[in-house]
Formats: sequence, structure tokens, C-alpha cells
Amino acid sequence: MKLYNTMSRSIEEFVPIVKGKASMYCCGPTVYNYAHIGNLRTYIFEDLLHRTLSRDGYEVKHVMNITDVGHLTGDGDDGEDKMEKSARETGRSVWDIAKFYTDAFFSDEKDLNIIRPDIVCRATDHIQDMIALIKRLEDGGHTYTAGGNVYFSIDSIDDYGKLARLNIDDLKSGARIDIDSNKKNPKDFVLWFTNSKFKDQAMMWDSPWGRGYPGWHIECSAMSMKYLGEHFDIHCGGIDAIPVHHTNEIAQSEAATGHTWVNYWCHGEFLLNDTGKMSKSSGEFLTLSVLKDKGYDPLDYRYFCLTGHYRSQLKFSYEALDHARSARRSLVDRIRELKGAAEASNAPGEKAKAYMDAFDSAMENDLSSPQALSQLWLMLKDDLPASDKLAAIYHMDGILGLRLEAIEPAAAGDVGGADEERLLAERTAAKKAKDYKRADEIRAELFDRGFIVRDTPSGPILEKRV
RNA sequence: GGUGUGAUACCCAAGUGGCCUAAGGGGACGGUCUGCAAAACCGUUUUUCAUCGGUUCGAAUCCGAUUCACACCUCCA
Repeated sequence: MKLYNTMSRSIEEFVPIVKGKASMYCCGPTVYNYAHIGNLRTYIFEDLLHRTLSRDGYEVKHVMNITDVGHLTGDGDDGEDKMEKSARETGRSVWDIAKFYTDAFFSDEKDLNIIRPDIVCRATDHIQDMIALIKRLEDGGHTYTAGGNVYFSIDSIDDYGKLARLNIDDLKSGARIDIDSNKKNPKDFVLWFTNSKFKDQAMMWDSPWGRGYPGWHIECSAMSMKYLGEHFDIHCGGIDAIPVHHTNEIAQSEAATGHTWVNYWCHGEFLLNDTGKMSKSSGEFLTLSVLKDKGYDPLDYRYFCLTGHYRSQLKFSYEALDHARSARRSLVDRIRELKGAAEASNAPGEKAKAYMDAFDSAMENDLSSPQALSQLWLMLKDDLPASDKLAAIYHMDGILGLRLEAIEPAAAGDVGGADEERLLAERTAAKKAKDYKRADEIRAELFDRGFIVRDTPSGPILEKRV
């Protein structure tokens, strides 16, 4: 298994810390709003990584956090808390907001057939772990308190910014945000806030530094170490997390433990739209629900994501999504036919196995899903027994996650209701009597009812229009 | 201002020195099949990889310049 490691900026052979096991931590959603489809692209990438590691024989332990506290809206450390803002705007409590959007997120994940991480942990359930970690940093001399907040001092370590290859002197700190005058170094970041500018801040906890709430980055360090140990294999996220969030996570984690924290850093590229980066604040706020309302199957979007490599920017457009939908439907049609003709083979032949191997090789080569997908199509078009094709399809879908195994086989009499079946029979009779005008009328009627008539060698069948 | 990344045929998108006269998908067109369709199958849309120059026996792939686009330096997947 080869993976691109952001730390080394190169593709590396994956060597786990513990033989046969792979531990991965993925930055999860901040649940103050719906996830947009760009967010979801990253979770699809992580799902592919999870599935591919499993396929490769690793026992995967996948942890994802839910950020249900903190993360400010604005620039710098003085913006408004996103959760509080959302709560204020909707008249719900912050806890209700968090619950609502967490549920919405997992509903999207389910629709996209994303395997649920083995452990999903909420920040608000781990405040004590964060406090303990901050304390450890304090004991190690990596913190200072100013203006009521506890800061991490980046000058207390000598390799700050190594992931992003930041040249600290070149960064124009303060160019676009006001410098927090409490900070000794503009790149220092808050570990614990006691100094909320909002008197009615709802989420507050007691701590050795006073009643308050944790900074933005500490939760991932605290929870990942709690569940995966102080040295684990893989940490994932979106590329935007590299310069600040992951940089600060590394700084605090390695300062606390005194050793390397994560071996492989994997980042998913952005989904773009016409105007550039997809965002919650500008342009159309594209959620999975929006796509569903427009008649797309969530798996159309999953397929669309698979057609691009996770480390490449992918341009979203409805035209591109239409292409993905057409391709996926065509795939479903073929599989439906195959299922009507055969059962999956238990012992597929050499040719089928060669395609499966080529597919796995593509995935194990830094998750080259576009190439893997092309193997699926080549296999389908090749001259193989239907049973072998099905076996190969199921094997590949173990990673693609397009629910191909669950597709109903092509067969007469199992799709429409009694009315439709009666119409279909009437059409067959009309055809037999060479009353083609009537037969075509019935076909149009069935089309209006949402069915396509398909004449197959074994007789006419109805198919749901998708 | 600084730092990166990218530009591939009608569209999306792989490929990072020879197996590339560029994978795969989508669309369009023509054909086979069909009463007609749909589906399926076959063929075409491809000597071409932003532009210019260089390196090399050989470049989409390496180097340089140019143009354009995007991202990051700020919470963001």
C-alpha cells in the first residue's frame, strides 16, 4: 500500500507501527450547520482509505471527532463562536444545534455509503482529556497565560510548522487579521479560553485556569491520543487543515509527548465550483439534500468523487454530475442484466482475477480510484462469464461502495404495481395483434407512470425510471 | 506582497521519459438489433497533451520563459 505523505511531500510505502494494524484519525465536522458536498468529498476519500487498508489486510481502527464546541466564526481568536451564533439565529440551544447537525451529518454519510468510523467522539465528552493535555503542556513549559487565556508558545519548540513547511519569518501575520496583543508570538494559539467576550456563553467548563472552554486545536490531539495512543499511523483531513490546524496539533502533541506523534499525513483536495472554492458563505450552499431534491442519488455524487483523484482539485458542475449519473445508471443496468443471468462465481477464472488484481493495485497505489474504476469498465466489456463478472464486481464494490451487490436483478413482474403489470400485458397483446399504435400508447402511459418498457429475449420487462 | 498547485481531445478525468498514434466515463453522430423504441454491441468524434524554446536516440511526462486558472498565508473539508 502506497500513500502520499504530506509530511515528506512524497508517496511512501505504508509501514504500520503494529504489524497488521492501521490506526487512523480523521478530522470530523463542526456541527453548526449542514456539511456541504465539498466537506463530504473528504469523508469519501477517508472512506476509500479505510476500505483499501482493510482490503489490504489491515485491521483498521478509524477514529473521527465531532466538533460540537468552539471554533469561532470570525478571523483571529476574537470571533464569535459558530455554535453560539447558530443557536442565537435559530432560537435553539447550542446542544440542540450540535445534536441536529450531527444527526444530519451521519444521515449524509449513510446515504453516501461511508463506513462509520469505529469510534466517533464528541469534543464536549472529552473536556477533561483536553484539560489534562493542556496541564501536561503547562508542566513542560510550553504555555503562558495572558489576558485570561492559556496560550501555546511556538517558540518553546524548535520545529513549528514542519508539516506545512512554514517559514515563520515570511508569514505576514496580521496582514489580514488583527494581532492578538496578548500573544508573545503572533503564531501562538489558544489552548484554553476563560475570557469569552460573550457573557452568556453556553458551553463552559471548570478548569485549573478558570471557567471557560478549550481552544480550537486541542480536541484532536487529546482525543486521538486517547483512542489511538501517543504514536499512531495516519491522520487525515482536508488540505486547508495543513497550515494551521494540523500544524498546531503537531506542535502541541509532540511538545507534550516529546516524540513523533503521527507517521502519515493524508490530505484531501478541495472540491471547486464555478467561483472557486466551495464554501458555506458564498455561492450556492450545496448540500447532499440539495442534490437529492434535484433528483440525484447520493451515490451519483459518490461515483462523481471516485472519477477524480483525491489529491486533485475537482470541479463540481451539474453537467459533470450528470455524466457521473449516466455512468452509474449504465453500470446499474449492466449489473441488473448480469444478475438476471447468473449468480456470482465462488471461483472466478484467471481473467476475472487479473482485473480484480489490477483494481486492487490501482487502489493500493495512493488510492487511484479513477484507474480502479476503468478496470471495472474494461472487465465489464471483456468476454467473461456473467458469474465471473459478478464476482469481480462485488469484489471491486467492496471499495467503491456503490451498493452494486444490492441491485435488484432484471426480471419480469417485480417492479410495477398491479396496474402497471396489467398495462404491460395489454401492450404485449397489442404487439402480438400488430396494433403498434396501441402498444406505443401504453408504453407512453407507462413512461408517464415512471416506468420504462424494455423488450428482452425473455419477454418485456418494466424498469423504474431513475 | 509571499508560497504552492494546475492547464490533457466535444465535456469530465487518468497517465509524470519509450508498452501513449493518451485509460476510463459522459455526450454526439453512423451502423447492427427492434414493428418502432429502449437496452446492448460495433465504429467515428483522437497523430494530440496551454504557448514558445531547450535537454534527450526518444517528452503529455524533464528544464526555462510566457499566458491563464486555482489554492494557501485567516475559521474553513
